Amino acid sequence: MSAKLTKEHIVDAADQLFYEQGFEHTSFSQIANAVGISRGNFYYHFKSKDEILDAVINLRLARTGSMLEGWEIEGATPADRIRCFINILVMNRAKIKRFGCPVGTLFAELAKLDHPSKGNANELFTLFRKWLRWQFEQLGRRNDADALAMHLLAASQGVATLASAFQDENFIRSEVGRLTDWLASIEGENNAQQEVV
Amino acid sequence: MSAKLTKEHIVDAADQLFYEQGFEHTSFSQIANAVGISRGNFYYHFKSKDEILDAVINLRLARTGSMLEGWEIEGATPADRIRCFINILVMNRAKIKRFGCPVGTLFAELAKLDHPSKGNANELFTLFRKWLRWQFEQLGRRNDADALAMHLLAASQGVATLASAFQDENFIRSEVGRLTDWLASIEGENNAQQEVV
DNA sequence: GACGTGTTAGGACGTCTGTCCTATAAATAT
DNA sequence: ATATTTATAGGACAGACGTCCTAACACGTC
Repeated sequence: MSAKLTKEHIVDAADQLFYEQGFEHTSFSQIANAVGISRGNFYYHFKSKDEILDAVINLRLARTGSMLEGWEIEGATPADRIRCFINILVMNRAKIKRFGCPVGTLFAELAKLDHPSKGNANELFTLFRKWLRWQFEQLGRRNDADALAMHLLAASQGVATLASAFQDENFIRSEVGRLTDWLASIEGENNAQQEVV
Repeated sequence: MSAKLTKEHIVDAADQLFYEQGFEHTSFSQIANAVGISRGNFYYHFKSKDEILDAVINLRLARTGSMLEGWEIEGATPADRIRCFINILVMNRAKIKRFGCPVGTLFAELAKLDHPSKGNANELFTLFRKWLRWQFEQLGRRNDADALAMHLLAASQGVATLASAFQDENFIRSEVGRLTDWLASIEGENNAQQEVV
């Protein structure tokens, strides 16, 4: 098999296992097993486990990036685009219930390990933060766009954590409802303000 | 030294290390080092690492319980007591920034490990949830007390996660401000309603 | 002072981990 | 067809882990 394909398979399998079991708890043998290669073959593709982690984070960054780009096309208004973000909680509710948010849980683990790639993992949060900030700015909230972005990010993190803790998908639905209302109220405020001006 | 004291020291040290480094990443040697006993002595007090984990969870449950009882005395009104809960985010902001929320991060780790004690760890969440529900009921929100409790729990989890991710204590302060306003609005609504009735 | 119980230190054991080497197999180029 | 690069398998290696055994120490009681 071509080296590139094998490498992609390894990163794909590691991505999934890191999400489901955590980084540290996932062993080379498990990844090798999932891919269907021998443990010894790893060193040809990655020099260390940390290199795999970096590759996984880069993969997630790339995928997140194109997802955000997709929303940019999909959503007609900034509010629509932000709703895309809110709705991933519902879309991924089954996995979130089982394994939590992939961004939040990975960062939390690396933070406890004080792992060198902690900063890279944080870029995932930053990606969302900047994108959301941009949407809120376009919505006309230039002064507090970043605060709103952070607030929404925090809300989604909290929802994911508790949905996982209490194994409760309905909680995701009701909190997504709350967030949607919250967004609508911001949208309304802003339109009203624009009418005045 | 008496067995009881040593046992308490072990659980205390493990409690701290589990919080700072995570359960799996903390080794017997590290705990032994922190307590100042030999690694071999462990087996006399605990038969396994999982037994230490259970002891740590029970310790946290007991401490949380008495903290909640304290708030019951400290806070004159239900809203005051809920404010006590909200304010722990500010009180513990330095540690939260570094290690996240002790309840949320422990649960997240055990969930990924699919550890038998996952349920016990969840009891910590349940303790807060029931207490908050009771406060909201006393505040007059009998119909949606549990939903409000869950919402507040989720909010605090989200704040802790992002404060840790972005190393931002100010974010804790501003979100605590939001939550306090939110609580005040609930309080106001309810008083208004009572006046009508 | 001897005894027996409670407590501790030190180390052995098997297992698993990530890392790394080497010989072989497959694929490509000449 | 042969030579060269690319990719893989299998296993060796040292270190760390949780577990568990055993000998020795501390201490209150007879």
